[in-house]
This record gives sequence, structure tokens and C-alpha cells, in this order.
Amino acid sequence: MTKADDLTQALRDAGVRITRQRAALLTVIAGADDHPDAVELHRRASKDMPSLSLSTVYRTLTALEDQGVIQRHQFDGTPSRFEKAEDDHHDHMIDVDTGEVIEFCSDRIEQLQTELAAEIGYEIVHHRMELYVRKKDD
Amino acid sequence: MTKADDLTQALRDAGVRITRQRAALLTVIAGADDHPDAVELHRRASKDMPSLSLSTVYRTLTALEDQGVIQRHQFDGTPSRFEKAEDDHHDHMIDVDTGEVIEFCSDRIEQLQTELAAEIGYEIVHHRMELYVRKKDD
DNA sequence: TATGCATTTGCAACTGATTTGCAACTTGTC
DNA sequence: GACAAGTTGCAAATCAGTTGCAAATGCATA
Repeated sequence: MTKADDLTQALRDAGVRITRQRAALLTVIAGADDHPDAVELHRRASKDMPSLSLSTVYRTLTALEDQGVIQRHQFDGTPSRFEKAEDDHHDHMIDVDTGEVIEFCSDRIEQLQTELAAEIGYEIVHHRMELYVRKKDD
Repeated sequence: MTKADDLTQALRDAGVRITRQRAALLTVIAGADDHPDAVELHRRASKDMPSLSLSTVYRTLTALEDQGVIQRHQFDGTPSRFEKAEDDHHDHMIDVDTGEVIEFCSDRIEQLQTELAAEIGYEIVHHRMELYVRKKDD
């Protein structure tokens, strides 16, 4: 059973209809190892579904996000980018020269964030941490 | 000498012309203790400069940002919000219920971020850290 | 396997935030 | 005070994303 099949089943279980356009999009998302935006996903999925419209891509992405199947990231001033929601949480470094996205995670930082919020009586609903980085020349 | 005068002088030194509209905007920004967006800044500055256009506000904000005089923040899916660039760096917590913005800073976290980037051969150009929080009821 | 209808689609038109082309108008300089 | 270059206000354009609507389709049921 492929990754896309997993996602498909999860959605069907949640009462979401699996149309041909959604299936095509799920296949693309499941197979993506990068962080494509809506237009790029549309481009890729159009190969299997030439009639697929961009508005359907946007609608489906919103639905998938609501189901917790994918995650939306809004880096700097660029269009939203998407990735499948893996079980593990992580943050991102964005190479400012190449646009490359590198995933990372630090339990230590997360813990500090929680403490900082707690100190002033808040709990964290979610957070966003992005490091805009450049390769060190040495 | 007021804060606005400081900003004005800094800009003049940088070769930026101080027009009446820019002066009005600077006064508003210097006197703001919150994180207003372009429309709100336009609303406030319009009291002194009724003819001020929103496009001039946007153009000026971009120029001020380029000069490092103000900072632009893009929280979640809302319009950009601005604040004067203070000497001290800080991050933000956003109360998801009220929209209130709370500034905070953690040297410990910054240090960990720098280390994490350095480990894989990168240096941090800038970062963004936002904690979306909710008041704890207890 | 056919039926029914609520959901989903594609299209085109709309939105909200921000940017831009352009002619008229200022600013800072000489 | 005059002039060149930088700025302005306006309206139109852009960019990412959303929405109304009639036609098409998934899928629960017969």
C-alpha cells in the first residue's frame, strides 16, 4: 500500500469524497520530497489530470489541511508551500540564496518556548520558527 | 529631540528625501507602541496629512524597511504589520484569541539556533519565531 | 448495475493586499 | 529662485487565493 493510498483511506474514513482530481493531487503530494506551492502542485498533477483547475487545487489543499493530512507553510513573502503532515513536528531553515528548505527540530528550543509562554500565563497553540540562512564559506 | 526627529535625521543622512507625507508617517510610527498595518498607519497619518494616499504609505514603508528604520512582520494570514526597528532584537507571541502581540526575547534560544545552523554549515541571516498562544485558565 | 442527490468541479468573476505607470508636483541643491 | 531628480496621487494592474453558479460526478442505496 502506497503513501497515497494511506492518505486516500484516511480521507475516505473522514467522509471526504475521493474524486479523480483529489486522487491525482494526493499522489503528487505523497510523492513530493520538497515543499511545492499550489501552482507547482497543479503543474505536477496536471500531467495525470489535464483538466484539473487551479481553484480545485486550492480548494482541495484547504480541505486536506483541515483534515490534518497536509501542512501549509508561509515563508517570507512567497506563496504558501505544502508538505504532507508527517508524524514528527519540525521547523525549517530556508537558504536565502537557493530557496532550498531544510527541515530540523530541536526539543531543547521547544521546551524553552513552552517555558517562556508559561511564565506569563500562556500556553502555545502552535508556533512557527524559520531560520533564513546562508552557506558558510570556509 | 523626538524619536521622529531621530528617524528623520537618519533618513536624511542616508540621502532619503523627507517629504511632508514621510514626515507624517514617521511621526506616527515613532509614536506607535503597537504593531499597526499599512491601512491603520494610513488612517493615523491621515489626520495630519489628509491627502496622503495609501500607495505612498506602502512605498514609504518599503523605503523605511530598506533603510532598516522599521521592521515588517507577517503574522499568519494577516496583512503585514510594522514597528520601528529598536536596537534590541525580539520575537513575538500572538494571542490567538485577542490578536494581541507580546514581545519577548531569549538569548538561550538564539544561541541554540545559531548552533543548529552552524552544525550543518550555515549561518543565520535572520530568523522568524512566532508563538501563537492562548491564555491559560486556572 | 442503475438511481438519486449531495458534493465537487471548472470557469470566470471577485477579493484583499500590495505594486506600478504616469503626469503633475516637491525637495534639496546650485 | 530655478532646475533635475525624486515623490506623489490616482487609477489600473498584479498576485495569491476565494467564491458563485450551473454542469458533472462520487458513492450510498436499491
